[in-house]
Amino acid sequence: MKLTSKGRYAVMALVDLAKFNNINPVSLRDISLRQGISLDYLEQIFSKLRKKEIVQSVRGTQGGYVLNKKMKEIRLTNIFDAVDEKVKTVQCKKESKKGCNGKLTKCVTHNLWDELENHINNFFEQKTLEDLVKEKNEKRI
Amino acid sequence: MKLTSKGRYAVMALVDLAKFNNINPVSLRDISLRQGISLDYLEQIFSKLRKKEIVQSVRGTQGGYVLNKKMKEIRLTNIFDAVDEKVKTVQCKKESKKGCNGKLTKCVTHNLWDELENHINNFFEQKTLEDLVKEKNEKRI
DNA sequence: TGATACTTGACTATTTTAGTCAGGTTTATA
DNA sequence: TATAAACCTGACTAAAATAGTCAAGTATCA
Repeated sequence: MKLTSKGRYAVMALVDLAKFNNINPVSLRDISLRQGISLDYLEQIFSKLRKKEIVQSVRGTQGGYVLNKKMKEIRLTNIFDAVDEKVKTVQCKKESKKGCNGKLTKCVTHNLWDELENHINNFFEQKTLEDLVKEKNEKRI
Repeated sequence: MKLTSKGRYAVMALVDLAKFNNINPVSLRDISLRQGISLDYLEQIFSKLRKKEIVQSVRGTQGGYVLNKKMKEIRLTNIFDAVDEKVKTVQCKKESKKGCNGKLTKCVTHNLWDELENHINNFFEQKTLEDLVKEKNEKRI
């Protein structure tokens, strides 16, 4: 079980963006250099973040990206959702009427995975971008 | 982020084993049939469970596997650990002295992933095989 | 009008996963 | 003691997912 780097990068990039967001838009090039994430990959990620209205783009010279919401309104859930980072614990949900994979006996542990998903999603739901930026400042100063 | 089927199967198989553990050892063949998991794959999994002393094998005709501990002493942590199902959220832990990937700036979200890991591992630490078997009986009867 | 930066979509190498397969060894029991 | 059931091990592989790269734009500011 692991987090994909798309999800990790998205969070890293947004924390970076939030930190340098004060005056001008932040270019992906800068984020790429600071965070060590490929520019091309960042572009993919920000395209998705823009579609979900988490960030706004500013074109042209001196352009870049700006947060589209207040930091405390951006939850990890929103970020992960935007980049398709999902918590998947079980593969048998689609056939919900028949039970798991058509057999009722397969569901022995079904509730467990549900519980686990909720547990993790709770965590994501509670954390906002603000929490992350704050924490960083506290620790580094 | 998803759970691998090795981890899921290990838990499913152990719940099955716990249920039928009363008198005789349970053969992998039976578990395979009941849970719809390939026999060959089960053998791989049980080999690991045995090495970690979660189960004991009984050879020969009428042989099979037996739990090697009390149900309430088998935690999900133990099971996942045995089959190498790990919660990995971050890739930058090995170079702990230098920070993540050699750059301190990469750690922007490091604490977050640590927290998440702890959150998930807590869940695994609390749940025992007994909880799962109990829950199942309650729901089905 | 040129440089900068966003935008999009197709493509691909690598890695991981989820098994399969082959060839054992051990042991109970008929 | 022969044999079948069951464990045991390691190598192999197909398929899927991931983590990007690459190419060819378009928009906008200075």
